Amino acid sequence: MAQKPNINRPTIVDVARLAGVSKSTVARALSQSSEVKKKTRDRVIKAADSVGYERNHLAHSLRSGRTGMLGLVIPDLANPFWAEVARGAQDRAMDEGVSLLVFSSDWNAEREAAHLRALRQARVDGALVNPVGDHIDELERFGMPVVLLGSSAPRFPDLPSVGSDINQGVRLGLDRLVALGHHAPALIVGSKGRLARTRFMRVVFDHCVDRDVDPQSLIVEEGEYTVQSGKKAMARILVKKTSEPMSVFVANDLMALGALLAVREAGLTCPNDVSILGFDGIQAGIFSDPGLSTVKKPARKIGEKGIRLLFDAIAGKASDKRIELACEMRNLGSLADISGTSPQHLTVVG
Amino acid sequence: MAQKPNINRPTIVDVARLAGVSKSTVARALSQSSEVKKKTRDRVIKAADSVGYERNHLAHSLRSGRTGMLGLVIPDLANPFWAEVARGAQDRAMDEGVSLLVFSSDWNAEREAAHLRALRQARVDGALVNPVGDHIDELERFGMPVVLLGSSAPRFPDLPSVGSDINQGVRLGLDRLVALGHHAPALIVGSKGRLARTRFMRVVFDHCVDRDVDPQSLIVEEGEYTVQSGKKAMARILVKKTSEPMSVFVANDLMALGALLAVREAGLTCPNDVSILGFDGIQAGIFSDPGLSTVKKPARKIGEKGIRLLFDAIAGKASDKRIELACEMRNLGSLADISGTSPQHLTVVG
DNA sequence: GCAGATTTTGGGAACGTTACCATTTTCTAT
DNA sequence: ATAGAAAATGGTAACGTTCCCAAAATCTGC
Repeated sequence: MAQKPNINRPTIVDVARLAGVSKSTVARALSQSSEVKKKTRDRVIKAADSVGYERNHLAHSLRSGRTGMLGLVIPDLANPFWAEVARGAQDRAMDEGVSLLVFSSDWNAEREAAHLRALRQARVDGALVNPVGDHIDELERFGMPVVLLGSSAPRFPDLPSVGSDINQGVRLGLDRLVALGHHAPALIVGSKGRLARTRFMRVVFDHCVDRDVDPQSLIVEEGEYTVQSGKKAMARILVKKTSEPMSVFVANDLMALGALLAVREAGLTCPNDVSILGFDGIQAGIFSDPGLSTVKKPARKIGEKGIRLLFDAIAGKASDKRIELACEMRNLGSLADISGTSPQHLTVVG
Repeated sequence: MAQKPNINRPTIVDVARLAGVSKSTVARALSQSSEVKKKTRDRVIKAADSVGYERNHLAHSLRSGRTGMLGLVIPDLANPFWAEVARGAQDRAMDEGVSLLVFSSDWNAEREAAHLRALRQARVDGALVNPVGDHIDELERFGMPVVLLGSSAPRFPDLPSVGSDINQGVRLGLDRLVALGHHAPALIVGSKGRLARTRFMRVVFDHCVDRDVDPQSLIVEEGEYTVQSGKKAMARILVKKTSEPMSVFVANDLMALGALLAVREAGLTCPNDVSILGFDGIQAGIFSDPGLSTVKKPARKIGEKGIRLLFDAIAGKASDKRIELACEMRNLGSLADISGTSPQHLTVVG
């Protein structure tokens, strides 16, 4: 194919010719903050408008070293929680006049690496990443400003990050469970190798110990953060545990909703037979039957704050900030109050 | 600030020096399909690896006229339906090795225009757009390959498009309603000025006429495609219409779920008092109480096919294709069967 | 009206790549 | 061996912008 770069789009030289000035002057006139005579600037702008000039962002970026593009790498755009985070990032990016390259990694380390490579080659100004695995070096020598998304910050001590306050969120959830009489909930967590899993479990265990509950006594099942896997995990729990009423604390809302389906399919009802507590705060939980009680993470704010931090990192200031935003409890119908009944399910250490 | 383009990232010249060849040769060796001696190619690749060379995509794009980036402009990334479409587009884009710039327009024509401008300046190879308003010219003189997303194709006869088959989908829904004895459902549609609204209404009306139902007799309320607005719209309907049982056909699932909430708040139950039929097929509808019966659009496929069409358009072939993908009925619990009761609610024309 | 300071402008060179053309090297057949 | 073709390589000019430095124009105060 013959050469066909830019099908006749007017360039700065065309504008210069029309306005009767040099291209340098046009460049200056068009980039607001330079010293150009008012009169010439007007002339240039008029000329630019008349030919429909639009700055070639590629050339601009190549020369200036700034692309005005940021990368966003999240596990799954179709997951409402991450979609919400992405939306927050988008909004903030739009305010700043930058564009977002968005990728889904599907919790797959290889894909994540490929996306990061693509971002580096596109020479984005920085990236917002929820890291999948613990290929730490990959990220640390990423070679451009990064801000981490989510709770994986501890693994990357040198990088700024923004996520929800897992510690506070989990406590919020456990306190609620305890208040309703559930002292040793079963857990459905992410699968091994996922950073968020470890964090969630450790915090739950710590808080159990605080309340003299033996973490070892808790039933723990794994899922892939999807509805289907949550459903299966719940089914496995129902096989193991026969004593009712019981409760389950699920590490994300999609799995929690899946668990709800499993309970329903087993001929049981929530919350009478099984109480379910989610973690995320996605909208779908509001409509479920019963409504999903959950610990709501400030998803959109995470995205917004992430972009803000990223801008700081790009500007070179305060590059090691770590932000944890508070979660809120959303109480709907999926938790039963069994505080009145005999505490036969209470597992006490010592 | 001093000049700081590319903080010492190795370029093609560095590789050339190291490999002892000219930069032209490096360029050729690295772009697979050219005539280079096997031996030199290996040497070049080794040199490139050893310095950690990564092609500068900006320079490449500037020179070649291809950016390997596509634009995606949808109304709202936080809306599960559109997130799903975006995910489909992402997957397909990844297969082709291109990146996606993703924007949300919030059904705001000005924002949409701003996003389109950004895409043009970024010199993306093409764009996938769900157009908000009918500022037709804006899109037609967009100046680069575009594929439309959604049902607005009729307004832009010259552009290729991919969406769901509204005609078939609406018929699917209405047939189901009729089968259950609902002959004249109320409607909750998008607000004026939104392209999808007109399309949806016209098709509903046409099918009503086919069945000798007077379209004028239908209650029609407006919403903004959000849960809240759907809830309010349903509340307005409940004030107007007192005869039970009744049914409502809602133009998107989020509003339908909102309607569900309104019914619940009014002290009524779905489907006993009010039957609700949605349109979209988002996951949240599966968990609601009752499950939302809805006409499911093939969201992910729309995104995938959209990218495929866009590639065709970029390659210059078959630029006027219009694709409408079939919808499916998802039957859950939100529709009551009243076909046995007396047809007092049936409005017959003539 | 003029020297000197100050704006304002123009002319390149660069950013890192690819495309073209000329040149060199290698291969093939005599 | 050698002419001629074919393959491989090098040199240089783009792509469209910004940045630097020098040149020109304008503005000061006397």
